[in-house]
Amino acid sequence: MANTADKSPNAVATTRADLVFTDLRQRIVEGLVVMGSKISEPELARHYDISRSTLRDALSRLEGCGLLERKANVGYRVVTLSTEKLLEIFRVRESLEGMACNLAAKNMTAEQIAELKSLLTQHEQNESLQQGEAYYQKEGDLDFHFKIVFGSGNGLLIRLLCEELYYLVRMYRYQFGMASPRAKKAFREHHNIIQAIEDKDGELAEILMRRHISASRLNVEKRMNTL
Amino acid sequence: MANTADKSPNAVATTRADLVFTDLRQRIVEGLVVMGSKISEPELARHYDISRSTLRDALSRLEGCGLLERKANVGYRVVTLSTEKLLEIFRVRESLEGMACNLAAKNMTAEQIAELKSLLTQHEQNESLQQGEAYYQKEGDLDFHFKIVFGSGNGLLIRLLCEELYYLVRMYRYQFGMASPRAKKAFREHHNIIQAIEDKDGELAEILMRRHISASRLNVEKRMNTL
DNA sequence: TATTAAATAATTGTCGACAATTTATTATGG
DNA sequence: CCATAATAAATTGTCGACAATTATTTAATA
Repeated sequence: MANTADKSPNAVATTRADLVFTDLRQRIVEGLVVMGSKISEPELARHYDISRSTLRDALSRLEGCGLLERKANVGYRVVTLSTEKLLEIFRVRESLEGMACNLAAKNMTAEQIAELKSLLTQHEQNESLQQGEAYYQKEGDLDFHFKIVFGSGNGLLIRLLCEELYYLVRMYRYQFGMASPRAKKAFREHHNIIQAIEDKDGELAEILMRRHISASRLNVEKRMNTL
Repeated sequence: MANTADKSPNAVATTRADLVFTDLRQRIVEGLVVMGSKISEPELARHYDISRSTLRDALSRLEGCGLLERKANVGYRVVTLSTEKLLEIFRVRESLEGMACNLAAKNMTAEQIAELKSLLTQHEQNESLQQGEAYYQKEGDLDFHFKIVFGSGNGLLIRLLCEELYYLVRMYRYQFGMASPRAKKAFREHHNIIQAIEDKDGELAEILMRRHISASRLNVEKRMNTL
């Protein structure tokens, strides 16, 4: 229950590079490895007490996740987040999760839907006091989206969203602090999405999800313009 | 004009691993490295006359593109394409390229649109004789989609589609032979999409692109059911 | 002093070797 | 003969060292 996102089969890391990959990913997401900073391979290798080869294995995988960037003969840097990039992510999520929702309406089992419902009400109660911020910070929101993407049954969608984009999203929330005034609204929107899925109305579910994400994007755009 | 897809800045490969990465990618796409086959690191390293470390660097990047799969302590395999996976790709393209089209309608310059138009009429004339198949095989179709995605101006979209998915799409076309009866229709659909983009009607452009891709998917689904 | 050039230091790219694990082969027993 | 266990071979994971490139510092010149 701790971390919402382990790759299904790969939950247990078997190799040293796996360990470092997972640990470093978390540290980047949380900002312990400062964003935009250069990765010193010798230093990091010492820190983990592994060889550079092993470290590089982990680093190249992090690059695949979009958390690191690499330039030949220069090295790796932690990705630099910007408002522009955040907006790009929103657009991609809008289209991808919209599709996921559409497919979820067709493919989710009754059990899965029930799980989703219980997850939402559980979140609603546990955190109705600690307004808003906690919901986003503690990643309850992403749990919800995660389950829907999974429910789509589309392996490629799952890979793109759950194994790549969502880590970037977490990174933003940790470091930019997504304290949004949308918490209450978000709950209601989640409810409506579930309803559409339950009704097997894929088209509506897609529209609702797109609006749901689009609203977050507009929120950021608005805040950006006032700065 | 040879290859439609080099990463903009990285056109020239500077390092040995880059070279191997690019070459191996092409060989996998074309099926010269048989799909589903296991990668023998010692053998491939000998083939390219490089060390395993350098090869592994290339392999891990190929994994990031979704062309290779890796299992700890077992090694890399070329991805195995299936009709199911192809349908998954279509769904993702439908949503992603739909969004790209929407954004392209907002962001493409007059010049870019003119280029797109000339590309299409050029393709139309050059290959109107060599019916259908050539258009898909020679990747004229992907060129068109490529330019639109680029026109969206969304870096993430560009990365996901042009640097990952499109290589898988090419792989399918090379190895499954996408001889479709849709060539004529496809041209008309492309024209309509351009028109919508020119009219700055993002919403319509998105719908048209989604239908365009969806039609290809339905085509595959139909053929699958008759087998 | 500011700018450029040379020399030095540090980092990445590449290599070959060994250890750990998996796969293939052979041996053993029912 | 088949199934299982032990052994051998091959493959991947990991390591440390050297070469090539980049970054930094020092020296030289205007």
